[in-house]
Amino acid sequence: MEYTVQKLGKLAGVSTRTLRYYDEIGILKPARINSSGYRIYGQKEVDRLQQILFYRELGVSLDRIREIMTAPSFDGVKALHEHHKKLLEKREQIDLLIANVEKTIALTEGRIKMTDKEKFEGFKQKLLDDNEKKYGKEIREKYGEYEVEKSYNKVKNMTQEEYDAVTKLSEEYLSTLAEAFKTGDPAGKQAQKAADLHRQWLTFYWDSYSKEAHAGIAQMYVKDERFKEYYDKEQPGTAEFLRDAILIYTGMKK
Amino acid sequence: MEYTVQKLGKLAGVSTRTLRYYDEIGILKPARINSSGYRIYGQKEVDRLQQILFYRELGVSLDRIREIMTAPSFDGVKALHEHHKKLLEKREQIDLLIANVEKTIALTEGRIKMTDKEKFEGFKQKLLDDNEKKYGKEIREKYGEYEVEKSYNKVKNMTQEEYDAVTKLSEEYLSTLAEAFKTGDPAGKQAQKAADLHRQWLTFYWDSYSKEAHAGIAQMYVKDERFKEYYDKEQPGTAEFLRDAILIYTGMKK
DNA sequence: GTTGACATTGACGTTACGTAAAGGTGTATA
DNA sequence: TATACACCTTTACGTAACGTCAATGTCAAC
Repeated sequence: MEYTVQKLGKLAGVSTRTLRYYDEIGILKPARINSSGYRIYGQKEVDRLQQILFYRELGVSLDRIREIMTAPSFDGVKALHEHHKKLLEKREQIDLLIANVEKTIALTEGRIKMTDKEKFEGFKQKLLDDNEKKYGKEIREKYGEYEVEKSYNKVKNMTQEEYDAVTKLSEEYLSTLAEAFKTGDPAGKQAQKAADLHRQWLTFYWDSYSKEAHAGIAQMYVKDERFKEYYDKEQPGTAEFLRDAILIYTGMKK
Repeated sequence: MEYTVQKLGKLAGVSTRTLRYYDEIGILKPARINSSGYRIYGQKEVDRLQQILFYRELGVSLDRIREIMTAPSFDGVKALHEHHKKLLEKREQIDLLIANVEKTIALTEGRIKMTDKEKFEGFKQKLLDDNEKKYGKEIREKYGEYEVEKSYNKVKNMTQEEYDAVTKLSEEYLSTLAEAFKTGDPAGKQAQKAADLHRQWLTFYWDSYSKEAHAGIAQMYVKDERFKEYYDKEQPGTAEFLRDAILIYTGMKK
């Protein structure tokens, strides 16, 4: 497929001026110029523009983008993996800002207190790069706490004791599962303990327990995207592992 | 607490130049100037800077920020709620970009195909503001498609027919549920049809069906955050509605 | 009394385009 | 065949939100 400035602009969501500017500074040159002097872009240029836009979205200057992309060592696929990582970081930052604004709202309603420092959490993007680890963990802990608090407010129809019990059980279950996963053996002691804890957790919601339904849930964890994603978030493969453990636990598999 | 330019700058993660500029354009004036001509900021200014940074993060120009914040009708709390909404939208955009980069990586590995249009999904932020609804739905549909596709690749252990059937069933179930929700009556015909479709969907994973387990799942949809979030995304209250419908369907509730 | 980290006000530079202005190209229609 | 209209071109000046000197004053400490 060949594109003129406007067509490519519409496709990518940028102005024709931007494309001309990118040509001018040598960051994205058209594949060829036709007899009337029109810029014509091809497949390679489309892909290159996509790369540029990924960088731009992540706040990289056009100068840096040129440096990066024209370097002989430039590896497009590697760059994509970096984009992926950076985007995940950015999402974390947004999550932080969301938590911040939620907290600030709670502050105006007099429900909580906030230090001045907390009021700017999530804004300092650059710091994230520097002392990433320490700062990262610190905030994740805070955010985690806050999530728990939020969840608590929503499950008012559970009694406090019920809530505490199911929360504790859930935590124990998840940590046991995480450890079991490392052993790699779904028939092992740890994995079977996780399966049992899962059963206990389930029976909090079920009046009657059946092996078939339990095994069905296990299948669902793998086959349904939203479950699988949840379990695989920390350690990919966990959903399958859990399924196997439960299938063994329920006697559906040797 | 009182702050000088540098102290406030460090607190908020902005440069002193930025603070002086904000003073210059009248968007954030210090509480007072001390005898040596130093800018001194107080509590009110801290909060105002936080508001400004929220707007800035969302791409609002400083001119617009001034217009908004100096308007007599300006409501700080309302603004916070808007920030919240916008941040959620931004997160969706980031999610789109993440999906995009994942797809692009898959493309380079030859696992999938991608149209040129798909390559730029998630970049067009501005359009989101203009024709928000139409465009928003369009991409959500696509994103949905992609999720399905992804899921498809992962559920290889299902036969094609099984997969098609369960997908169709799932779609029918969700759309029936959405329509039923609008009627507001969990005992109504539509809602009961949704509950029945849900049962059919479940039995795809379960070998044996029990009313108790079905009712238990329904309870779980409300009590567990990650389920509730999923169902309430489009229309808040859907999780509760579904629970009630299923409880009636299973005869657990009148 | 000098050092060093603060603060101040100009003032010019930079990035990534937006926005005309003045004109050529391609094609459908009156 | 003319003309309307939506494209394209280059040239050039404008702008937003600061960064970056430069020249200078302030304050606490040694």
